[in-house]
Order: sequence, then structure tokens, then C-alpha cells
Amino acid sequence: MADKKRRITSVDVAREAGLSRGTVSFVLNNTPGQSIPEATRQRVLQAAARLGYTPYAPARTLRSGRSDVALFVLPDWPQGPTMAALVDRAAQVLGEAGLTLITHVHAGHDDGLMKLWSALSPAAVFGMRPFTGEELEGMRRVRIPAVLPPSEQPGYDIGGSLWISGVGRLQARYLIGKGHERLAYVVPDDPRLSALGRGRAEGAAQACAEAGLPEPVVSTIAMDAGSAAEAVVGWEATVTAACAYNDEVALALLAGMRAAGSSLPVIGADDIPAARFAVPPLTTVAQDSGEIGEHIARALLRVLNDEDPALELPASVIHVVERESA
Amino acid sequence: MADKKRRITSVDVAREAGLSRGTVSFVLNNTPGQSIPEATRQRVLQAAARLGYTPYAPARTLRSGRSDVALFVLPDWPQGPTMAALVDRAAQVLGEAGLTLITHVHAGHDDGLMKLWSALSPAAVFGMRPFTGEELEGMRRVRIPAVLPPSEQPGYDIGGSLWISGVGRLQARYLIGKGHERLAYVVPDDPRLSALGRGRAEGAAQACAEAGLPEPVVSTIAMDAGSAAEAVVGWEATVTAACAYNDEVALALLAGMRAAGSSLPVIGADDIPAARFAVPPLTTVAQDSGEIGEHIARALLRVLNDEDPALELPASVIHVVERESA
DNA sequence: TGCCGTTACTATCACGTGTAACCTATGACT
DNA sequence: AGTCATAGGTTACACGTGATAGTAACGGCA
Repeated sequence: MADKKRRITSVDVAREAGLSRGTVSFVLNNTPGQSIPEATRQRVLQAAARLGYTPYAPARTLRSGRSDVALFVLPDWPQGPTMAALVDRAAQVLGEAGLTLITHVHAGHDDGLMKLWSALSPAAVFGMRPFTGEELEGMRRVRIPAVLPPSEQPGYDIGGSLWISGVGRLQARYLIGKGHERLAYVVPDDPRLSALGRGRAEGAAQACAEAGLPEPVVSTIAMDAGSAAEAVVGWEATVTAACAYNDEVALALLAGMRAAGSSLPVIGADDIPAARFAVPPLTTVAQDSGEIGEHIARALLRVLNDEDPALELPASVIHVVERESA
Repeated sequence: MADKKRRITSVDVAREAGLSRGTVSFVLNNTPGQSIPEATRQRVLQAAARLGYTPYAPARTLRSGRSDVALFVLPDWPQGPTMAALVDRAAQVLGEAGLTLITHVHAGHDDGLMKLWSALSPAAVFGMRPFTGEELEGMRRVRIPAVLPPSEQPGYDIGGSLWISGVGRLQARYLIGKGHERLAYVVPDDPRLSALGRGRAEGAAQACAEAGLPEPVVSTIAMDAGSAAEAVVGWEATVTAACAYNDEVALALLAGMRAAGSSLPVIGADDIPAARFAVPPLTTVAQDSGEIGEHIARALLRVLNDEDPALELPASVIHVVERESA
């Protein structure tokens, strides 16, 4: 076999079928407005199958100006199963529309994103984190058809506020509904999470304001029981319940309270698998990440069709999972 | 602005600089064997910067036959921070070599991988899970230069055995070192995890055999405390300590033992953040995922240079984190 | 018969890039 | 003065594909 050398192109298929390359292309793309007898069509299809022909994406993209990959830019903070389910479902929906979903974790410690666009020239990009002005400018330059950063981009807030401040709001409302009036909001000291942490804390603050209550005390902790215990002790008797930025922080908080000998209601966020096994089992705000993923995918597809992307994400995609910690 | 219409090509840069496109290309790629005076070089560079020129990847790939994206195929089972750190580090190493790392979670419920190769035509592919024969055949067809599935491919076992059976072996050895002679190995009932679960259980079995002990009892549990309690009760008094497939299973097991009123030593795997906050804090096997990521990246690069990829992964990348659960 | 319309194709261009081949002054050397 | 090497470029081709324009054969119809 001359295997190692050349890739199989549509020219090979044409030769094998005894037809011209144009005809092959018409058949393989079922180009509308062409009349092709069934016999010829089969001849092409079988020749292609026999040779194992696969169209070469770069050439196709170059010619048509449209690639069929969609790109999700993920932030580098730790991603749980929530995000995985979201991406999985989005991939499924986009796949039905002929798009392949790719994810890229971008740590932000370099200008990798620029390279990424030029390396992929994706048909659509969605950012799980807001893009910087510089990044947006770069995308504008290479004319990427669809951009949907969560929030911060007016008109493009695909429910970003729901994931972020919405979660905080729901946590606070739940505790307020249980009769608590002085809340704490606990965020981790990981700088990568600070933006998101602030956003959720603000959501909680809004809920408090709506209920005519004072703002929550915001405490930053390191991810160990000692640091959490310090924070708990610092609240003295003023705080009666705490929201955690996510379940891991909530677990740290529970550990801290065990160490400090205190015991306050705690509500987490994300419903990680470990939450149900905590002591006590953790009450938390869960997201229907599959639905969110589908939602994002559909919005991307609408943007690709030059339609209005702004779909409202139903509030039902986040809800409280009540266990015993609050 | 005629913004929306055309993308900026090297022709535009050439016109702006008052030179031919060839010269522009030579400068931008600093092609060796060309003599270009500094003045001209600057003229080109500044023109490119002024216009915000970015080379168009599909065209470049088409011409050169070599794309600069590397692809990690991730399995669809839940990925923790371990995998994230691995990918992040690998992306960094590959980035230094001019490659952009892309990840794709493949649920396996379709033929998406085929599409993926044709959509990306990556320079290199690494699979976090073994590939099927069909998939390998597809890759061979489109002539993807590098393939490094973990294990199962002779000569391509880039330490796969270390992550899989190696972890199980280390868990069992630790418990054996503590004087236990009858072990259980607990795997989750998630079918996506069964292959990996079996692999780790086999590692534990090997360690037992080496120590002249009977095989571990393998128990499959659903991820809730009730199911875990059942398994624990089923062991009666024969089992004196348990290895868990991962930390989440270990946490379930601890919850199950609380429910069943028993208390056996348990060792987990992966060292997720929640492990240190468990009751009791979880002893577990941690992996230095950054180092593993770097390792994989370097192996990929070697394969791209037609060198031998087989690097030994040092055993030090996995180690026991001793806490109180075992 | 002459003209038209349809069928079933083929020939050709364009996409943007990398690079081998070619071209033209300018000195240097015999 | 003639030859030649070299710096400093320019031209032309190839990569594989999608689509548009063209063309030969053929049937229908006046």
C-alpha cells in the first residue's frame, strides 16, 4: 500500500467512479438544483465508501468560509460534574445541527485565545466567562459569526445573571424563608473565583434588600477547616445562617463549625455528589445543567441564523435541594 | 466601515506595505534562507499590526498539511479537578511548542469522533480512554500523525496502567501495610465507570496476591448511603478495610457505615477538595495531575517528531495522602 | 428542419496560504 | 569589459473543496 503517503481526496473518488470531481461533490453534498440519476449517485457513494473518503475540513472551510466547529471557552477554575453535563448536552444539540462542540480551558495566563481562533476559526464561540475587550476585538477581526459571553455584554446575557447572582439570590431567599435575618456569604480565597463569588454574594445582598434585611457579612476563607472556623468565630452571635459560594466551601464551613464547636445552618451551591454524604447532608442550590446546556446551544444556533439570541432562561433551571444542613 | 464584508488577508498587508504577498509571507514566518533587510521587515510587521492581520488557519493548514491543534478526547464520565489540572498543564506544555490544546468530551453515543477528525484535522490526538478499532481505523484513514490512547495499544501505554491499576495497587498496599488481610473494593454502578473501576480493582487484587492474601471482595454500589450500607452489612465481619474506586464512592461508603452503625477503614482516590472535610477526613491516593499532563504532552510532541513516545511515568506521581479514615 | 428546454454531466474559478522558481539590479573579481 | 555571485525581491503553483458557468446529447414541438 502507498498508505503513508497521500490522503484520499475527492479526485480519487471521481477516478474510482469514472466521473468528474464536480459530480462527486454534487452527490456528496446533495447540492440542490442538480439532477443526478440514482445510478450515478450510487456509483459515487459506493466509490467513496470503498475508498473510505473523508472530506478534508480545512479545504472545505477555506472554500465555504464556514467551519462547523463550535467552541466553548471554559474558565480555569475547577469544573465539576455540573459543567460536564452542561457541555455534554450542548454538544448533543449542536451535533444535531451539524456542529461539533469543542471545549478549551483557558487559564488566562497567556494570549492563547488569539491563537485559538486562528487555529480553529470556529463557526461560533461561547464563553463561560466574560471576555475582555481585547479578546472581543480579536474575535471581531477574524469575523467569528457568533459570540455569546455570559452577561456583561449587553444583549448577550444568556441567563448569565441567573447562574451567578440568581444562585446567590435563591440561597438567601431560602434562608430568609426559614426565618433568618442576619446572613453571611462565604467565598473562597482563590482569586480565580473572586469574580463569580462577588456576583453570587451580590445576588444574596439583593435578596436581603428585597426583604428589608441588612446586607450579608461577606467572609473570605482558605479551603481548610481552620480558616473556616476562624470565620465562624468571627461572626460571634450576629450571624444566624450562612450561604456558601459552592458546595466545597459549604463543606469547609461545616468542618470549621465542627472544629469551633458551633452549628449554624449552611446552604451550598451546585449539588456535587459529595453534598449528600456530608455531615449533616448539605442543603444546596442545584442547577439543571442539561437544560442550561441545551439553552445555550439553541441560542448559539439562533445567532448563526442571524436571529435574536436573547432567550430567557426559565427560572426553574435552578432550585433548592433541601437536606439537613439548613 | 466595510467591516462586515471581508476578512483581512496577507494581500491586504502586502498592499499596505507596498510589497508582494510573497515577501510578507517570508517575513511573517521568518522563512529561513531569505535575506530581508531590517527596514522591509519592519514595514511588513507594522503594516500587519496596523491592519490587525491574523493568518487564516484553514488556508495555512490546507497548504502546509499540518494543523497546530492537539486534541484530547475525554470520556464522558464525571471529571474532577484532577483532570482539569492535567489538561491545563498539558495545554501549557503544548502551547510552548506552538500547539493549541483542545478537548472534546465524547459520550460515545454517536459517531461524533469521526466528524471531529474531519472537522479539526488535528495534528495530534490523545485519548483519555482507549479507542475502538473502528475509531483507530478512521484516524488511520485521515492520517492523523499522533495517537496515544492510554494502555491497550501496545507500545502506547503512556502510564495508563499507573493511573488505573496503579492506583488500586497503592490503595491496597497501604491498607495491607496497616495490617489488614481481608479487603473490599467498592465500585460505583455507573456503567461508564465500570471499565476503569475493574482496572483499579485488578490493581488491588495484584497487590493482595503479591502479599499472599486472598482477593478483595468487589462490591458495586449505587451512589447513596442506603446502597453503601447494604454493601457494608453484606461484608459481615470478614472484611476489615475497604478501598473505594474514588473519593465520592469513599464518601458514600463513610455515609453508609454511619447509617449501618459500623466503622471500617476506608481509602479513596483522587483527593477531591471534599475529601479533607469528610467525617472522618478521608485518606486517599492523590495524583500529581500536573506532572501527568506534562508527561502526556511531551510524549505527544515526541511522537510528532517520529521519536519513541514511550516515556516511563515515574511512580512518584501517585502517593497516599494520609488522613484519618484509614 | 429548426428551436428550445431539460438532463447529466464537465471545466473552471476562487478561497488564503507557503514555498520553489525565477528575475533584476549591484558590486566584486578576473 | 565581461562574468558571476548575491541581495532583495516578485511570480507562479499547489493544497482540496464548493459552486458557477458551460456543453453535449436528446426529446418535444411547431
